[in-house]
Amino acid sequence: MRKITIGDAARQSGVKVPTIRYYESIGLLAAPSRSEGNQRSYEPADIRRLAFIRHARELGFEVGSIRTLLALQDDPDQSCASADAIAKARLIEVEQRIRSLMALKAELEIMVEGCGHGRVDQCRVIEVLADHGQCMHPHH
Amino acid sequence: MRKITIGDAARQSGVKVPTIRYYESIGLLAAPSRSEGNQRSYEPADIRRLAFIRHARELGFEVGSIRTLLALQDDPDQSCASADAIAKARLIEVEQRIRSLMALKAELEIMVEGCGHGRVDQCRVIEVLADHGQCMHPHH
DNA sequence: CTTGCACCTCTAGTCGCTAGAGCATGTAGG
DNA sequence: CCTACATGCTCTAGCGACTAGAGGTGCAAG
Repeated sequence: MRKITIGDAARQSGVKVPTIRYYESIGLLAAPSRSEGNQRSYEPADIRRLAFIRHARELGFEVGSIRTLLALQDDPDQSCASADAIAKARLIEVEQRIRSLMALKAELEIMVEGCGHGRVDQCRVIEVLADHGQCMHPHH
Repeated sequence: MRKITIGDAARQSGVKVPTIRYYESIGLLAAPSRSEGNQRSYEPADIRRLAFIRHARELGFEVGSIRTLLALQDDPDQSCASADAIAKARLIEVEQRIRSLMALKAELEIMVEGCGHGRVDQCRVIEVLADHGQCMHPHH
């Protein structure tokens, strides 16, 4: 019960084994203590930290931002203004990405609908790609 | 007028100079003829190909798919079934990505709204990240 | 005691570029 | 013709965030 191996840590946190080692190598996760046979031995706090990282990565935060968020978490007396700023910036990114993907979706739909399933020289997919003037959505 | 330099090709196609050389190196664009002084000299057809590539990249197609699409374009007698399949697959990807980004957006909004602008230990941003159980959107 | 999985380190590869070093070439003005 | 200076050339290395593989060690069950 005492010793959490890297495999258990992976199962409990949802972060893959090589990724855990990678996070250690870039200093996102502190190097844990080692067993007699040089195997990593994690504490419950490490698992929580890994879960935090994983969730943040799933939300699309980059490692630099996560580093800041973790530093804030480690010092709960601090103002959460930075955390708020990071989350807000990410929100704006996500909103922009959604908008651009919607435009893209519309363009792809036109392409797919316009495909007559015949020969390439009548195919709207190729045609739209070849001539951007035919693209009605000025997303780029 | 005859010789299009790589710089002109870049300006006309919207693909950056180093990127053009990169596309040549991976075989996406054929190596053009060279001037006396070993400088690349492009034809209008190359510019069209670069514009095609650029548009496809903007639509998020990966290089492997673009290779297939270009091969199809080069042989207009072929059935456009593959082009259709590639575009459809990309459309499904985009739709999934939009769905997941919408869930993500909702989660980020909760985080940002819940931030009391006080100390970190009351901040919902950090809290939600630390405990995925508090995340109401089962997007992952 | 042996089998076999989990763990270790280290290097290299992925994708689609981008940046930089250190040269050669092409062009416009004086 | 000479000089600047932009643009071109090749080559190597770096980015982010992992992922894969080689080649070796640790450990628990049968």
